[in-house]
Amino acid sequence: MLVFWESGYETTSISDLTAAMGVTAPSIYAAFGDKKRLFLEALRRYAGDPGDLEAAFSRAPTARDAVAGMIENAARLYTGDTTPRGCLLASAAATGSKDAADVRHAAAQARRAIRSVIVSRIQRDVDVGLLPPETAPGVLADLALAVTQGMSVLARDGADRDALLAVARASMASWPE
Amino acid sequence: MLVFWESGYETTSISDLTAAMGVTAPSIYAAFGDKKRLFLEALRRYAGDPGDLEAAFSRAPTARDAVAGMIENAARLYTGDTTPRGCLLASAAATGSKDAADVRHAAAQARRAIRSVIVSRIQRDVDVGLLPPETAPGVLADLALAVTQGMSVLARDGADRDALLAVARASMASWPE
DNA sequence: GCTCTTTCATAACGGTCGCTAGTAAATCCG
DNA sequence: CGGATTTACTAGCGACCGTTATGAAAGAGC
Repeated sequence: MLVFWESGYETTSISDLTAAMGVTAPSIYAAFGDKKRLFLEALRRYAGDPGDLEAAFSRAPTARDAVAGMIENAARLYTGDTTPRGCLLASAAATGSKDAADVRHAAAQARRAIRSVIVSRIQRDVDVGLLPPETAPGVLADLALAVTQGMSVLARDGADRDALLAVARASMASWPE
Repeated sequence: MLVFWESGYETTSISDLTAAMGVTAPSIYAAFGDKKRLFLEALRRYAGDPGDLEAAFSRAPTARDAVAGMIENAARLYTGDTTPRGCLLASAAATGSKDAADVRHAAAQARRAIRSVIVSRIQRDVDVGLLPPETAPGVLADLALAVTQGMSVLARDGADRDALLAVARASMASWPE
């Protein structure tokens, strides 16, 4: 997972993986089938249980708190000492050849799942009157996702944790009170 | 440029390029040297003249107008009918092998150049009193950059032009009046 | 103790990668 | 018109890609 995170899906070779895992190629193929399934496994491990995100969003007092927490967590995740910079979901399958279209599709689906959790949580606050009725949940969710994925680029370009946290907080100023 | 835009730097092969350009490999090598220099040329063509951006920023009545215009232009660029989805600068060298580190560096430098134009323009408005003195130009610039690069992911995931423009406008709500 | 299954590595497969030597046609210049 | 230069091709280079057939070593069950 760390190697894919650092170097991307297609641009990571099997020998990169064998070197990092300390096993030889046949062991990888016996355990995971092929490179694609190994990556999808790494992607699942990176994204975590979707239910956990939903639970965290449900637990938060407001949609605003939930989204702010998610973006700040991302800021910290992208600047960890023991992990590569940026976001695996944002960078590992950003582009690629036709062969890897299904892998990009899987990453896109993971992002859509996150978006859908955000939208639902915002809608809940709108329904309850915590957010004004003219609020557009889809736009706020898209904005949150764009900031999150965009911070990955900043992190890869060398922005430090404080810079990312400042961006995270500034981005929340877009929200209605 | 379009092929790199669509498929990324390392994940675009020379034969992809020959097919798109209608010439054979030796012609490419005679004209551009190697794949890396061809990509850097495409990158320069994509990014355009840095002076143009600076001029546009200088021409705008306020920093806020300048940044809003940049982000909305990006939203339109990422959803063009005749070009690939998203941003070449954001996606073509998001990750990659050690061999391509200098290409990623070139993309990062292009982003830093844009950031620096934004920062300067904001600082100008702060100096003149159009923006409050406690404004942090670096944070606003980072946010603008993150939204811009993040919109590339949304565009690749299928978001349409209106959705991106809505994100662009929503992101500007972070700015002080 | 002796099979039997599992675990892992060596070695190699066909294919594609980025790149280039060598050559034939086209174009330019005197 | 004729020699020099450019332009573009065919063919093929070594290296590495993802993947797998084969076989040795190690633990499990009788």
